[in-house]
Formats: sequence, C-alpha cells, structure tokens
Amino acid sequence: MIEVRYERGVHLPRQDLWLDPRDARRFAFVSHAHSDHIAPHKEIVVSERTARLMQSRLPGSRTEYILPFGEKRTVRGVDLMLLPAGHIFGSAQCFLFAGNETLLYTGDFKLRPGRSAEPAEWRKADTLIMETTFGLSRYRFPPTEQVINQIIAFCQETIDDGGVPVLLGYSLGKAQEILCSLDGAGLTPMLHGSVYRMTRIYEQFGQSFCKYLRYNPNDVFGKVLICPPSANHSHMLEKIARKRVAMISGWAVDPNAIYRYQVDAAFALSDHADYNDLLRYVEFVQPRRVLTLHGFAASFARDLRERGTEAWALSEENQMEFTLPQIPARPSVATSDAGRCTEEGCASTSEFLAFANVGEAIAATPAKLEKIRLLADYLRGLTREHLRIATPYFTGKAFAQSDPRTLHAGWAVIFRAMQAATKVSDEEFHRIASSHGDAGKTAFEVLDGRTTPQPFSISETGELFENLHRARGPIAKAELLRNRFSRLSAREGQYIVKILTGDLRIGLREGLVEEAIAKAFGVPVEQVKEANMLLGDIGQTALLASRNELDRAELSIFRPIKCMLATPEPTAEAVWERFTEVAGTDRELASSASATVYLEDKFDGIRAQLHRSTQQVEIFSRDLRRITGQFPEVVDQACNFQEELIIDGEIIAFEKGRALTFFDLQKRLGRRSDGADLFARAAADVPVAFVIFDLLWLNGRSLLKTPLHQRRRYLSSVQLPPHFQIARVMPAHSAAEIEQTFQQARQRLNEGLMIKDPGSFYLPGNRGMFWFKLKKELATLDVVVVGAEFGHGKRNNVLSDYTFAVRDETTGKLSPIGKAYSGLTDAEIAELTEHFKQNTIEDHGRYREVKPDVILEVAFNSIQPSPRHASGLALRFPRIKAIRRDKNVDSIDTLQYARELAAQRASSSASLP
DNA sequence: TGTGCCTGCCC
DNA sequence: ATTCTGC
DNA sequence: GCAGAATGGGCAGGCACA
Repeated sequence: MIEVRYERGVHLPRQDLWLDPRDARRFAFVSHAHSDHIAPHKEIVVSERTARLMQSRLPGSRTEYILPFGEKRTVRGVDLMLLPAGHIFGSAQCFLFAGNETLLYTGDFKLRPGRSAEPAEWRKADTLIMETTFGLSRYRFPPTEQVINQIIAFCQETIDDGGVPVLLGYSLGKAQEILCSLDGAGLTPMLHGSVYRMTRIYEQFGQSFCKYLRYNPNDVFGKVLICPPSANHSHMLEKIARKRVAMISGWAVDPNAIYRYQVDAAFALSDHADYNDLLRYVEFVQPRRVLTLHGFAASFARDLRERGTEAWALSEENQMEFTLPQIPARPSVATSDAGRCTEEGCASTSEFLAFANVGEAIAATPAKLEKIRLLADYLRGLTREHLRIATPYFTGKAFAQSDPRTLHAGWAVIFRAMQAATKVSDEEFHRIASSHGDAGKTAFEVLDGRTTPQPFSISETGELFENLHRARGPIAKAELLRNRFSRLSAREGQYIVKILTGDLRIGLREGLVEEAIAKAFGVPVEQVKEANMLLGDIGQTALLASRNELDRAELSIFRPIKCMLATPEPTAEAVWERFTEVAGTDRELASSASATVYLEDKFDGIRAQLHRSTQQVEIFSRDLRRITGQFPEVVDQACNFQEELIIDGEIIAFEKGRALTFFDLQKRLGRRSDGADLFARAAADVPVAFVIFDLLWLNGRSLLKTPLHQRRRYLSSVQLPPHFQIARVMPAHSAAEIEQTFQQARQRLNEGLMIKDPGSFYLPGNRGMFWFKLKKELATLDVVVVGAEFGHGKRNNVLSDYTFAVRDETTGKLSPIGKAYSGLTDAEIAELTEHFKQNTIEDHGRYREVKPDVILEVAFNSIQPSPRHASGLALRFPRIKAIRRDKNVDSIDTLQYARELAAQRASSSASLP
C-alpha cells in the first residue's frame, strides 16, 4: 500500500508530495482555494480555476503545475490526474498512480450537483483519502430543491414584512451557490464586497449569474444581502434595523444551529458531502483502504469498519469545527409511540415496518387476487425511489435479478448475527429454531422484545444489503447484521431474514408481483412481464410502469431473454396426447395424418444463450447470469460467426466427438471468471461444445414471433465455427416414433428427448404446452428408511425428509445412499410421520434415527461415486416412486447392485444423434 | 498449508 | 432438477 | 394449468481455523 502520513496535512513520503498541507511546503497539491487550504508553497499542483482564485487570495510567486481534469500527467516524477470534486468552483481531487497502486484524495467534495461547481467525478482506487466533515449519521441533508425553496420563502417573507433578508455563506463557493439558487425567484441579490470580488472571478471563467448588485448601504430595502458569516453582527449589518439573518450551512441540520450562530434561521445547503453521500462515495470508489480526514473522521471510519471496509482516521484532530452539545439518542419505538424523530427528512414511522406488515397481510390470505390487491395498494403508495428498491424484496431478492451482486449471508451468518444481537443462549436459540423450522419465524421470536427498535427506512434497507455485499467474510457480515438486528423490530428482522434467505414464503412470487405492478399502475400485465424479462429488474419495471413508460424496454441483443421451458411428461403416449388432444382447436398440425412434431435429443449440459455481434460476445445461463467468462474458447470461436445472432442451446462437455457427463462439465462451472490464467486452465481441462437448438435473433431482427420450423430453417443456414453444433431435428408422426427415437436417444446416452411443436413461437420464460421433455429414470432401487427429519415451512411439524440405505452384502449392514422427500403425498407423509415417531431409535432433535422397516422404491436419473453418504455412492434427482408395503428390510437392493449401476454408467459416454 | 464449513448456482 | 397442492 | 413451496446431489470459491 502507498505510504501515507499526516502532519498538518497529508504527506506521501515516497512521492514527497503534500496534499493540502496547512504549512508552506516544497511540493503540494492544493485542492481548492479556501483560505485554510492555501499556503505559500514553492511548487503546487492545481486546477486552472483554483490557481486563478489562489492568485487573487494569496499573491506572490510560485511554480504552478496546472492540470486539466481527467488527464494523467507526470509532475516531478509523480503520475497523477485531477478530477473535479464538486465542492466549489475549481475544486479538485487528486488521483495518484504508484506502480500498480492507485490513491484518490478527495480534498473537500460533494456529490450533489452544485450550480456553481463542476460535478464530482471518481475512479476506483486502492486507497481513498476522504474528507468526512459530516461523517455522522445525523448529517443527512434534505433534498437541495427543498432547501432552496425554504431559503427563497424565507427571503420573500422577510421582504414582505418590510425587512431585509441576510444570507450568510462563505464568500468563495457558498455565496455563489446561493446566488445561483436565487436565480429565477424574482429576488435581487446584493453582494458583500468580498463576495462580489470572488463572484467576478467566477464570471471571468464564463460562469453566469442572475442580475446582482454590489452592496450599497442606501439601497438595501427589497434586496437580498449575501455576506460571509464573519459579517454577522458587523457594523455593516448592525446598521440595518429590520433584518432577518439566515445561516446557510450543513451544520444547520443541528436543531440548535440558530442559537449557535445567533441567527434567525439556518438552512442546510452545504458544499460538503453528507453522511449518505460519504457512504455512497466509498461504494463508488471501492477502495481496499479508506483514510478519513476532518470532522467526524474517527467515527466515520468506525462506521465503515462496521460495514466491512478497512478504514482509519488519519488525524486525531478536533472532531469538529464547532463545539456541539451531545444530542441524546433517538427514542426507540419500544418506549415511545411511533419512533419520533428530530431529524429532517426522517419518516415518523418505520418504512420497512410498513413493508413487513404488507408481507404479513399477503401471507394471511390464500387468495391470489387478494394478495395482488394488497401488494398493488402498497406499491402505488411508494415513492419512485422506494418502488425501485423495495419491489425486488417481494420476490425474495435484495438486488435485481440481473444484478450479479450476492450477499453470502446464509443461515449460519444470520444465526450468528441474531445470537450476538440478542444474547440468546444456544439452547434457547435451538429450541426456538426447531419449534418453527422457518428462518423468518425463528427470527421473529428470537428478536421479539430483545431489541431496541428504531425506524428503518427503505433507503437504509438498500444500504444494508449493499454493505452486506461489500463486507468481506462471514464475521464481518454477521457483525453488520448484528448491528442492524439490534435496532430492528422483530417483524422487520423477520422480513430481513426472509429476504436474505431469498424466499419470502408468503405465497407470492415474481409472477404475482408482476400482476400487482400491472394492477397498481393500470398497465397490461403482459407488458409488465415483457419489460421485466427484458430488464431483468422488477424494481425498474415497476418504476417504468408507474411512469407509463414500459414501452421503453425493448428487446435487444446483449440483453438476455428468459428461456423457453419444457413441460415434463412420463411417456411418449402422454406427449403425443398433448399434441392430439387439442385437435380441432387452434393447433392446425394436430390430429391429421400429417401431424408432425420435432424431436431433439435432450443433452445433459447447461442451458446457455449466446449473443454475438461483430464487436462482442456474451453467454448467459438459464437464470440469465452472465457466464461469458467461464467459456473463453467458446467466446473466441463465436467471433467467427458470419451473422449477428442470439442462439439458444446447451453447453456440454465434449471430447473427441463424444459427449462427456454433466459431472465433467460441472468442474468448469462456478469458476472465477476474472482470473488471468482462466483461459489456460479452462482450455487445459474439460473441453466443451455448444449444441444449438434455437435461433432467437438474426442480423438485427427478433425471431421470437417466428415459428420454430422457420427459426430452424434460418439456423440451418448459419455457418458454424468449431465448438458449435446444431442439434439434429427428427420429425415424428406418432407416439411410436417418439418412443423409438427416445430409446435411440437413451442408447446414445443422452438424457432423453425434447418434443416441440414446429409451429410454436419462442415464448420466453414459458413452460407451456409447446415444448415437452421425456426423461426416464435410469433405474429404481428398493431402499429402507434409516433416518427421518422434520421439514421446513409448512412441513415443520412432519417428518418429511428421509435418509435411506441399501444393504452391504459383505457386512450385512445398512449403508446410507441418499435422501428424498419428493414423490409422497401429504397424506403419506403424515402417515409415515406417525410411524416414525413411534419407531424412533434415537432422537437427535430435528433428526431421528428410525427403525429400518419402511421400504421405499426410489427412482433416480444417475448414480455415481460420492463421499456424501456412507455407501460411497449418491443418486441424482432421487424421488420416491412408492412405499413398498409388500417388502421388508431383508428384500431391499444391495450396495453391490448399486455399484454395478454406477459402473455401467461410467464405462460409456454419450454421443450426438 | 491444508481442511472443513458455508454459500451460490448448476442440474 | 422433481413432485405435490391449492386456487 | 399455473404458481408456489419444499425437497435432492455436487461443484468452485472464499473464509476461518488448526
């Protein structure tokens, strides 16, 4: 890390560069021209505007290195670049390059767009040295427009009363900002001499202002005086009998500001970033280390550390420019009626509690339409910003679907955080957890009465999830959560946990959320669904719907399209029936002798959608995640297509003309895609092929509403680079043909068969009646249940999850081989629950070892070696076919038989048709 | 440095 | 992935 | 028929800890 020291200014010893030193130095960067930042240095790095202002305030000769914004320069052997800081006219940040390392020094800055300062810009940097003047959470400024309106109203009222409004602000920067703010308000500003001089310099750089006057003591009535704070109680002002004085400063947020400044009013218009913007800035810059300066430097650094970012105060200088009385902690909801709040802009009740209550109401009704109505009412009442943030929460997601950020906060982290927040004992916690079998309910009971609730705004929920994402490691994440849980009501905690676990479990998912959006804003649900698919962001979709701008979401290349899915069917006859049963309705191909369906082998790989233009290639997974980086050699070859296209298909492990197993392919999934050596590694192991089975976009034209047979025709004319194949289409006209082709596909060791309607459009995200899949179990095993476990959610009171075993002939013992729940009806589960409760050998709480007397017939798609179970084998897609009441534990299948099945599978590999 | 646990994401 | 259930 | 809920195996990566 770049070495940083502090001695009345930041010093970088390696570069021998000082940043805003208070004392005269040989070589210094001067961020802006406020008088506490300028000193008679020998050589300075400055922006052009700051240089000009500095000359006016501190005459004398020195060497100036004047740098334009955004251009990298070398000065005295140091590589650096200036970026606008948004603080005042000409204010700059210094971005420094030192080998592979970067450092960003903000100087004074703000993110809110000012009217007289260049808007701030930033770059990612390893070290961020930032000013934290307002680094305390109470300093959150109300919207600028609102403050300006208050200032204008203050001036107007004073003039109407026959008085003179006086606005106090620093002569450089703040005064000009005030001047700009009054533009168009019908007021005539009159400037104090020092303000006037600075304003003239601004004008020389081309900044224009509304009409203003220089101070004239005989002409003040009906004008707005703009003076520096030092002019308060000065001779000049004392002469004005009827006046009202307002301080314009970020410190106005403090409720007692008017007493401290001895003014009639105070308005929070600041040239510094407020607390929220300080946090945002850290997020923008994504530094590995933050060093804080000025104001609440130590406190803010502590806050950052709590959020998982390494941060330290550079100086232990006085925490404030003014001595502030301690403000008592905000009263909690628990002890006061509604979470009273003294800060401006703070809601009187907790916004997130309102969210949670809506969730509870939705959970309480089983009727879909009622759920939709409840949600629609809630969404309609949200501000646009809150709509954007909170809508994804109803789908159980903290971020938009297309947002690749993850939280890495699962049950273990939540558990640790709740326990730390409530000091609940281990036993008590486990008692509560096992009584619910539901993370959310557990959270409610654990937190209830053990926290000090404070209002939690929707914006703060957004910050919480962002911080959680940014925090590195389970310990930091748990600490972040603990901190929040301790300030949440139990209900809010429950819903935070629900979102963290990705599942609200209130009987409402994305589909109903889309319907609610449509209902809330009176737009067609189809349009909402389409926009959501294209945007991959239900919050953004809701926002567009609220503005009636859904049509702005357009299908385009490089925006992933939801996959069309297939409905499973057990037999060829069942599939064929699907195509014939609708005869006479609108499916023209069906029932006639010429009825045709398209058959394709079902490959066992991962679904992939590849977008290719002349400039770019992207690959997306079934869940629309970007997996481009996982398959560099595919991307490489995709450049060699002649067309711009979007293709749908399956990436399979493939070597020497033969398909390998999914197991092989999986080794290439989940790899970090930004590793420099990935290409070499990926190319070195499992090779892959892209089997194309659909074409969704060709040379600028969407083919979604083109029938499959036509899409296939276009596809067949596309020239394929290496690594790409087209899945063969086999027409069929009967159930028998389907069955025959299915058997052939199985012989080729592919998973099964896809059966598609040649006339169908591509229906994104639809598991409709146009595509079917035919898969059959590899085999079934008769096994005996040796363990039973309580389920979750609505299954939390039944033993629904069974561990089962085969017999090892060599030892005669039972050898566990898998677990399954799916396949039994609720009634059967209830029956088995009773049975196992009465036949428990050992009770381990949620898990029970049971007497091995229930025989299940278990189906599965493959079997392979695995350390997961004691048998050394594991099943893929295990499901219960039947309870074999006719069998007993002596007639179950053997481990040896299971091993044979596994060996058969391993000895051969699949092939293309 | 190796191992185990947790999480996310494939099926 | 698979399967069942309620609307 | 659809949407929701509850459940399976297994991989890579990242962290914590020995």
